[in-house]
Amino acid sequence: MEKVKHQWAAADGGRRVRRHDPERRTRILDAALDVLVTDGAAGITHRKVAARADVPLGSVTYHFASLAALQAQAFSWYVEQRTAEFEGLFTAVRTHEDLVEVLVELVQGGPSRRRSAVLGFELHLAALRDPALRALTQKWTGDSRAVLARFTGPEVADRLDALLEGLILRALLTTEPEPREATREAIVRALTPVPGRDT
Amino acid sequence: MEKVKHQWAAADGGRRVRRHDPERRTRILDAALDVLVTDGAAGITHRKVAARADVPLGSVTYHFASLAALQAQAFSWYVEQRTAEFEGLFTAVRTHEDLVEVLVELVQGGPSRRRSAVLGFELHLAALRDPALRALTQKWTGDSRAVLARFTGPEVADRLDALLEGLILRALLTTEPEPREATREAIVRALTPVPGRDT
Amino acid sequence: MEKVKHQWAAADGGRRVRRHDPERRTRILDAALDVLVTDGAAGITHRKVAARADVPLGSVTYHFASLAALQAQAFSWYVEQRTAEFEGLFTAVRTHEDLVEVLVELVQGGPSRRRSAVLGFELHLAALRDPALRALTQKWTGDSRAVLARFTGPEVADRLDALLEGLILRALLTTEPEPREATREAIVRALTPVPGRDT
Amino acid sequence: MEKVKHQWAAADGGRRVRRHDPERRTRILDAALDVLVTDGAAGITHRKVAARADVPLGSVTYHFASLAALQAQAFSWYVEQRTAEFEGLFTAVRTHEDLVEVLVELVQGGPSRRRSAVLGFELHLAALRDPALRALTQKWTGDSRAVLARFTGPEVADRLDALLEGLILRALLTTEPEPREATREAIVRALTPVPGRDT
DNA sequence: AATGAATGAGTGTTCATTCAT
DNA sequence: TATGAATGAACACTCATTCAT
Repeated sequence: MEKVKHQWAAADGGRRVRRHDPERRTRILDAALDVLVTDGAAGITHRKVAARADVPLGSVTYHFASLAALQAQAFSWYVEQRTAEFEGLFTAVRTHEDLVEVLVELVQGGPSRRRSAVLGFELHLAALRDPALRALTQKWTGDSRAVLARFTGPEVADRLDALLEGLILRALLTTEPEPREATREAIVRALTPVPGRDT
Repeated sequence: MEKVKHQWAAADGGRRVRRHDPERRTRILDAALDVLVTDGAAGITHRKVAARADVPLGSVTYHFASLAALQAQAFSWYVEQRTAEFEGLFTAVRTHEDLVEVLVELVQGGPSRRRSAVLGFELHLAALRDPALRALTQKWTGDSRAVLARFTGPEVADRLDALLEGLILRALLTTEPEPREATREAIVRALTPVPGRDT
Repeated sequence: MEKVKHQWAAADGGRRVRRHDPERRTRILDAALDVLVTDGAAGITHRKVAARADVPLGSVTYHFASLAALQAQAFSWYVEQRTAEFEGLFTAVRTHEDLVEVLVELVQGGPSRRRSAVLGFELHLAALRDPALRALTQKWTGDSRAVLARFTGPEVADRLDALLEGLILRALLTTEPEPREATREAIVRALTPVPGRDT
Repeated sequence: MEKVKHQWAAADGGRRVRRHDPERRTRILDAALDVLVTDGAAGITHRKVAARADVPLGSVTYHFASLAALQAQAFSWYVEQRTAEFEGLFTAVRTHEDLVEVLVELVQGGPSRRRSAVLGFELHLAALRDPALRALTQKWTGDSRAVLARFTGPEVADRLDALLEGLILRALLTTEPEPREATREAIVRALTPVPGRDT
């Protein structure tokens, strides 16, 4: 029954500070995403999130009406961040070769992108059964494809997007990563327009 | 609140009969897959599986040492079936055009393949956190790629497999299905060998 | 089949009131000891303890991390009480005859000491398999012997303590209680120092 | 779900032999005692006993009407063995010094007597709540005291028996065993008759 | 506004016992 | 005679949620 003391308890001589904590909501959302990465949708609980955010249990239920609502807002927050990040990747793209390079890096990103990728698939699967989340994924994939389409046109963007999804899932699951060259080749193929059909 | 009576209870005047039921293990596995489709790996419980299989709760725990073991064996059973089905799709393929047609159908398969696709992604996501399941997915994708490689060579099979995965995931999630022609085009692109590199 | 209503339920027209109940933890510990007396370490369950303490099941699991932890803390609480009681017995001892009288009373204490004796042996047996409990029994017997040693010296205290344990166990199990005189004689024998060896 | 194969299965090409096995009942009883030593009365189950005896689960329920019956018969079997063993200890006793030596050895017996001692206390505690077992313990302690009384007379036997019980319990629980000399001294004290009162 | 004690519903799992074979 | 599949009742434990403070 020993309780973990919160970080500021000691600095305050044991009396609980009720500091205004505008970051708290966001910290809880990030903690929820962390739990989703670690334990999946099956494993998220108020208690784990509270512990991860270093926040009292009541604080989680106070800020979020239900666990489902917390999860939905966490995913929403994730999409917001990832969309911005995704857009950012393409700001420096000038040439076709730049584009390929960015996409290869997106797939091969390694551990640094693992969290992001896992959350993406977690969201996809959750959206399969939750219409509210499906609206989120629809907008997300729409936005992503729009970004790609600026460089490739809509038809190519569609198939490219699907390919990237497949490549990222593979990269996540495999023990022996695919050679960078193979990834590049797959992307180049998808980028090649069909003469007279793709724009 | 009425409990569903078991199938043989009525025929026996209400007294519970224990029937010799050699198919029971398989029926439980199928029920587990049904639950996985409906509620996901996050939502599977012994009780749901038992209800679905029309079997007492104790029967599920008797036949499977743990819920994780049940899930693993259910996924294994699913992969077995799906691998056979996958192989079967290609027995009639003679020409390049046949191959494209089969792959397009695989992606566009519609509701009939929905169950299969959902289970596939559930397995992928579960494998992310369970090494035993990861071994299963490794073998599965390896087998799938080997089948494809008989027609395309290994390099093309690899990228084709990733693309198919992405296309199927997209088909599962979208509300407005992609036109058949776009799917075909994406597949054709992936199939096209790079001159002088792909076999 | 009527469920026992909790004490405050009636006073509230049937709606469950959550009462501030700072004694609850201790009441649960006492209830756990009651159950240990009645059913033994083999028979203790969360449900029995909850019923005995007149608290909901969830309250027991809320306050104690596990049944083993509950049992350990209950035993610890018991030892604390019993040690104090044991010390108290000797405050009025002035003469050797007083000492004998107190010890005889300790053994022959009758039903009033039955609860205490049963718990003592339950603890001893449980400690046989649980190192945490063994630490508790070590300290307990150490303290008891120290109290005795104030009157007898350490060597005599040791054998006296063992004898008392045996006598109490016998008193607990027998249907025909030993005559007071026999108990006294046994104690007197143990108290008699060996010339030139015991202090 | 892998089942452990029984010992004779292999030697028989996989077909189950239904050999007449008159030792089986006894083997089950010994296994039950083993489980009682290891896990206590709280931990005995049909399955553990069956595994320990290397016998199918059904065999245990077939030979014993209930778990309580199995336990009772196991304890009965234990008392039978231990009584014989106890008697045996004294056959070679000629002098007072022999007697003391045998009793000291009984207490200090070490690991070899641990099983026996644990079972004894387990039985005592079980008898506290089960009248059928209490009959058994009554007879057992009666017999033990009668054996002792042949050397000491009844009064001394009584207090000696209690002391031995206490010493054995102590020896079981302590981490640092009592010096042999202290044990001897305690026993000698109990043996010393009170002039003019003990026979 | 914020918290954590509280609790009922539900989870995975174990198991004594029954009984068809 | 012997077995192991079968099952209902119980278990320890978790947790979303509520709400007094």
